[in-house]
Amino acid sequence: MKTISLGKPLLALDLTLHSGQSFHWDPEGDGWLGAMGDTPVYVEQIQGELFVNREARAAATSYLALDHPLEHIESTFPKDPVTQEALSFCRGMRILRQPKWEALATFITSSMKQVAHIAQISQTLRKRYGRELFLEGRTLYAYPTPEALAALQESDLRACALGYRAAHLLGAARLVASGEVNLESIAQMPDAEAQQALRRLPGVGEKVANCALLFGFERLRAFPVDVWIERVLRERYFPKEGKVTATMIRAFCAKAFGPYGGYAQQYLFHHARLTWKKG
DNA sequence: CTCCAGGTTCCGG
DNA sequence: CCGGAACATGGA
Repeated sequence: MKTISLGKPLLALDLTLHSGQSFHWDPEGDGWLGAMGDTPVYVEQIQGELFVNREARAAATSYLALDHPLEHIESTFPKDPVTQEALSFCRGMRILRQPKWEALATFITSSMKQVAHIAQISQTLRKRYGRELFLEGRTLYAYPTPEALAALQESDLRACALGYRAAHLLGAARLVASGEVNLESIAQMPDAEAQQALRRLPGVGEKVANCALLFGFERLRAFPVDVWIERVLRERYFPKEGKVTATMIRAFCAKAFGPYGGYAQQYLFHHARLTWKKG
């Protein structure tokens, strides 16, 4: 594989590609093979130096968010022991800049699913309905467009093991494909307004909307609260006794984690998911 | 076998 | 605003 160097950015590549943001990266040689939007990419990191196939330079710089001032971002995290523990575990992890529809759609399919199964759904959808991409004899697949999915029947998607999520994904695809919901317009809105606009789509509640905003719309303050984050918050940030409501959690997260709350959230999520011990 | 997973939606208090 | 139930599927 012929590659070019992208220098030595602060980046934990392997961690970043397997932190539950994207779900389609396959091991290949010393690196990874996958699609960044419509660009087929091989990416590897050797002793801190980042390499990609030549045609992927621009796509990789954007997708890996090498323009995020990561050292500064990590310095804005709160100094409490829980966040700092997650930081030392995940240092160098970046929030990927994924295509808007891809981020939104993959998280519509994520509800009540383990990461491994979200990956399986993503791969099936890509192979059956995504555009073929070629890289040195390998075939990769882009995430299917809203138009491609909008043309299907719910039964087609159920056949991809989406279960009840099939109707959600199909409904969302049709609203986006028809132009009734315009993701580029949403990208121009302030955070709160953008969240409300996304929640007009079926299968998009507060959590999925925040995932889409964080991973696809460059809203680095968006703070998705899933079962893992809620577990950490309840165990480590709130007193054991007493009720903790969703409203309280929302208010706390908006205040406590700063302008890059979404980054802190992703570090907390990944750390919790990989180190949590029962009991 | 049971339990749970990067939730959303709908319905009564 | 809050809690509960239904919703599919597969890995642990």
